Amino acid sequence: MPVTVDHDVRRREVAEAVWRVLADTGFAGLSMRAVARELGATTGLLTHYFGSKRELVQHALEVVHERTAPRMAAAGEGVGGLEGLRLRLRAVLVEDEEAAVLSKVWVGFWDLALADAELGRSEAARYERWRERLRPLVDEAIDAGDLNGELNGELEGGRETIVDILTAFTHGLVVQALFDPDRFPVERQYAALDALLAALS
Amino acid sequence: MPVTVDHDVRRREVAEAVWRVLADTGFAGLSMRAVARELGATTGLLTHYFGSKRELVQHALEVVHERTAPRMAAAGEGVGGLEGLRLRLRAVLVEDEEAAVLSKVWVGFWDLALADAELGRSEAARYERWRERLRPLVDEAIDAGDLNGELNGELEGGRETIVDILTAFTHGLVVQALFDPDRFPVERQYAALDALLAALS
DNA sequence: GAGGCTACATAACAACTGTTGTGTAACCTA
DNA sequence: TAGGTTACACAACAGTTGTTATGTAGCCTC
Repeated sequence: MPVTVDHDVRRREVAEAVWRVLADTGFAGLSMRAVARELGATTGLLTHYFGSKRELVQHALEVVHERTAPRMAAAGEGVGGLEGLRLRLRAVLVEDEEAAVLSKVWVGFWDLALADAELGRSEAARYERWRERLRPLVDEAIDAGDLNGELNGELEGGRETIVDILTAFTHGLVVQALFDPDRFPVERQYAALDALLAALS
Repeated sequence: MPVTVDHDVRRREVAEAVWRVLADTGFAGLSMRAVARELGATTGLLTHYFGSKRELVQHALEVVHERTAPRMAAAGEGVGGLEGLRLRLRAVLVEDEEAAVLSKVWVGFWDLALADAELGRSEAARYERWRERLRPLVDEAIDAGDLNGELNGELEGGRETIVDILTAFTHGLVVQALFDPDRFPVERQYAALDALLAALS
């Protein structure tokens, strides 16, 4: 075997094998040997690039985050206000098979994250970052009069509440769409999002 | 040891031990021996009452369903329309520590349910039953003029879309509340729900 | 082209998994 | 009080887990 192997490329290949295993067995079926088999290799390869299983999984999640981030950023790039909001949230929904795999793995990850304090904190932080990115758009939409910032009589907390509603709704819809894809094709998810945004205006 | 042991009571005790293990290790850490240890017994007891691990887990989930059902039914009992809706949805939110444990386990269960076709179908069915119970209340609220049934210009699908929005929002909020309980105390969850219902009117 | 280093395969490790016996103390029936 | 049955503990099973140690084929450098 050649010394000519790009370390980073290999690590990424491994991460994608991890991803494929997760997609059809969940974390419950994730093992070193399963990943190795999926990769057409042995655990020797895995341990050569990763010190432990935890490290491996961590890297796999990072890789997917890297791969997701551009997709999310691209959605609604340069578009602000209500329309920007709509596009960003659409990007989180289950738009195609790839998005389904991705969301499926994240949802499965919650089992670990809820039992491990450290993972749980980082997941909470991820949520906060998501809300952070939506906040300016909500503000824009309110200022433009496209969203009602005084829901339920609240004057101050109204904007933050809208952010909470939007994120909660979106992820909740993703979960239902994963379990019942026939009932929730993309158009139906979009329709629900549109209806919610309309109601909030 | 006495022959005088109530079979059903023991099975329930076992189920609760399962529950306690799940609450702090998730499905990832659920093993026969962990349950036995939690119970202060050995795996011999477990196998005496359950044929397999799968059967054990299944029973544990049923038990919790039994324990949850009355709680849900009690919430908003006899109350219809918008207020009934509000009460039923509140009952699903993370109202106290017990509810947190309960939701935590269900969310963790999604890892298994998403990887196992049979479990996935039954989870989809559970969602459908939930929507089913909400539908008449939404209808009442619309007829009473407390909810706007023609969101987004939809005349026919409007009611069903409202149900989708409410269930998605509620579960999505539960997930965020589990990861960030400090940010989402009960009052804040209620406030978000109230704001959503207000927006939908 | 000899030595060394890289990239793995292979094998073995102890720990743990679900499951299946086997033993046995205590109760119930007769 | 004898015999049977129930409710487990205990032990052992084969399989799987993550991890570590050892081997070795190939390339790179000198």
